[in-house]
Amino acid sequence: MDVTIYEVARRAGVSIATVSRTLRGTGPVAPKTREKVLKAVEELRFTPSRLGVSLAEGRHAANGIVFPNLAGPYYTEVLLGYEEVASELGRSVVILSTKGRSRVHDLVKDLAGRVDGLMVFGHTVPDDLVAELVRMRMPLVFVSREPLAGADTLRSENTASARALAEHLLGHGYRRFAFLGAPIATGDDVDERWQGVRSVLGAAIEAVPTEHYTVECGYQAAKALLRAPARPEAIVCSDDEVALGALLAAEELGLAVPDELAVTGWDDIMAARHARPALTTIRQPTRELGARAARALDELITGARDTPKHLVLPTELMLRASCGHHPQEETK
Amino acid sequence: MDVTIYEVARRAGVSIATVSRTLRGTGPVAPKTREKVLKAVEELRFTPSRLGVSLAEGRHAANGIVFPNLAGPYYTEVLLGYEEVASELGRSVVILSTKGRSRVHDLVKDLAGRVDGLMVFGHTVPDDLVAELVRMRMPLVFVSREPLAGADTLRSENTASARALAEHLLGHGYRRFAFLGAPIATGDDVDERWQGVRSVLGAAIEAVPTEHYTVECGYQAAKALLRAPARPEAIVCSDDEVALGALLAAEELGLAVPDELAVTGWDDIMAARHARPALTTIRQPTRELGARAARALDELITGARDTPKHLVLPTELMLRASCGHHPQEETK
DNA sequence: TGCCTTTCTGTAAGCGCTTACACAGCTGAT
DNA sequence: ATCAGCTGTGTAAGCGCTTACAGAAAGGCA
Repeated sequence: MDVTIYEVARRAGVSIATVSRTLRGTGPVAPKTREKVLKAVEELRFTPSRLGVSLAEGRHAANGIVFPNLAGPYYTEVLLGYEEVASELGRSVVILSTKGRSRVHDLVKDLAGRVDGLMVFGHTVPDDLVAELVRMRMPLVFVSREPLAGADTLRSENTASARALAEHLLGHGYRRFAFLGAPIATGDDVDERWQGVRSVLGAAIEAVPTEHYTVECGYQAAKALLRAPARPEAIVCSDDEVALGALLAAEELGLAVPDELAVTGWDDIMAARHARPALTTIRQPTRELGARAARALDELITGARDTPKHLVLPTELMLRASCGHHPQEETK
Repeated sequence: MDVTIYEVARRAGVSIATVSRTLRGTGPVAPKTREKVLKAVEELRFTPSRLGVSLAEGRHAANGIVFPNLAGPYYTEVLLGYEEVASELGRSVVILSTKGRSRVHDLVKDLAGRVDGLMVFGHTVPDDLVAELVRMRMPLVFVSREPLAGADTLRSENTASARALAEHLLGHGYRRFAFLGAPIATGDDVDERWQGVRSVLGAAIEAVPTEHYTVECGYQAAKALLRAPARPEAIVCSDDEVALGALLAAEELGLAVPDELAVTGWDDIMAARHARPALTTIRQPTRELGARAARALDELITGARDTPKHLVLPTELMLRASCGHHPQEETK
């Protein structure tokens, strides 16, 4: 990044305006002039400085994304869809993980200064900052969070699928349930799942919180739970990682799944399919969440739309072995 | 991003230079002046434009990362370590996935224009572009690739661990092997693994290529392989995803692992631990690869170092159930 | 009191581009 | 022959900061 538009202009014997016009295809340029310019560009290996372009255009051509943590497969998948579409739309993606960070406020503000729009997971950004971003009219899309004013929200359907799952488990004959990985923030995905499940099972299901939604936390909590006198017959987990932890705990305690205990997850991450018994879970359209977020953001940035949109995507119940025996085992 | 340093200066009754000095802490500012400025900053909610700062400073305070695909857990983990350290060092991270992209050349060049340094996985970037980046003195760190001039390289140890793995399998008594997911590019990680394994097993191991390193490809290739008349006793896979595919194939064909067939992977991704039988594999220090890459890049960017460094990190053999029975089963 | 330092602040020159505006030279219609 | 209307090009004003340099004010010391 050394050669500037001035050197190209000098070499081609034209003004910098002409060079710019030639390269961007704006305004008329005589064929001969164009050639001279392109030749000079070629010879000098000129690439316009992104900084100069952005400053002059007043836009970054970049999107930001804020997630709590990339460790789980869920966020990765969403990011994947997001990056793909953003890139198609000519935008770079700048990432920010808030996990274990102090100064989240500053980090997010810095990020906001580098991009034209921001996608944010759930409640990773403090509310006052969200308000500030909304106030400064930063285009915003939230994924996995309840609707709020001044920004798009995007989530996958939770309540209905939770109910379907609960009913399926009732069909297996279970009567004593636990919900492992109880909701931490109201309004987020897990909260909705819990509400949905409870609306069907009522007092038959008990909420068991875990500190994080991780394998380790699921394992510890499940071990404690399964050792208790009246252990549940089925454990509905807030996500697959917690469920995988529960499977490990059951295995360690010598409990056969699904014969002595049913376990279900949520998200359908890769390991869910490969665990044995394979994990019954609810598949979220993760990649599509990311892709849609990128498109929504684009609409907001370009001004194609200026009223917030709130979208809910459908999910799919993946019946596998961990919740009980089915007429014909499906190993998807 | 509306209010500029000029408005702050006017409101505080000082010049923009003083505002800048106050905010950056460069140069002396009288206590009273400082207060006036800070007050104005507060009232106007001023945040310096990243673009302006970068242009004036001549640096982006951002790092790029180029990966083929974020789908697998391996890249995610590396990215995680990278982002964490980059962020600590005050740099944002701009990502670029090359999977399924035409115009990789342009995308990478655009990325290069947005950052102060670049981390690149393996052979994701065409050689001529690499040469060009080296020529323009862009700080560069390659991960999982053989050393090359003008850039840092960072990889985890492959050959020795491959040999250790091969010897362990010989110890189990296996004599007929296949290497599933044969190397595509010479010089990358998988190539080294193959070389290492073969150096021990010689003609007893056969290379079986797959189109990609994915579960699906591993599954298909393994199915074909295991149906053949003289099927191998042990399948060494180029990575865990291929190995998981092989496990599925074995399951489908009714072959018991490890009694009738041993399978091993590489990387120790999350699903490896949760598969049943759990997958014997070689753990790479993925997160550390990312973290070190970020630090190395920082040295190159700041000029703390200007000679390339080539580092190899040690790996760990994770013995689990899929390669055969061990005295005391370890479920790590 | 006079002069030299220090301390503080302002001016202005970039950083590398885009683009509104002005202008020159042509073409073709009147 | 005249002039409106193009086309093609250059000039210069930003875009929002940082910082070298210069100048003013104030304090210290002989």
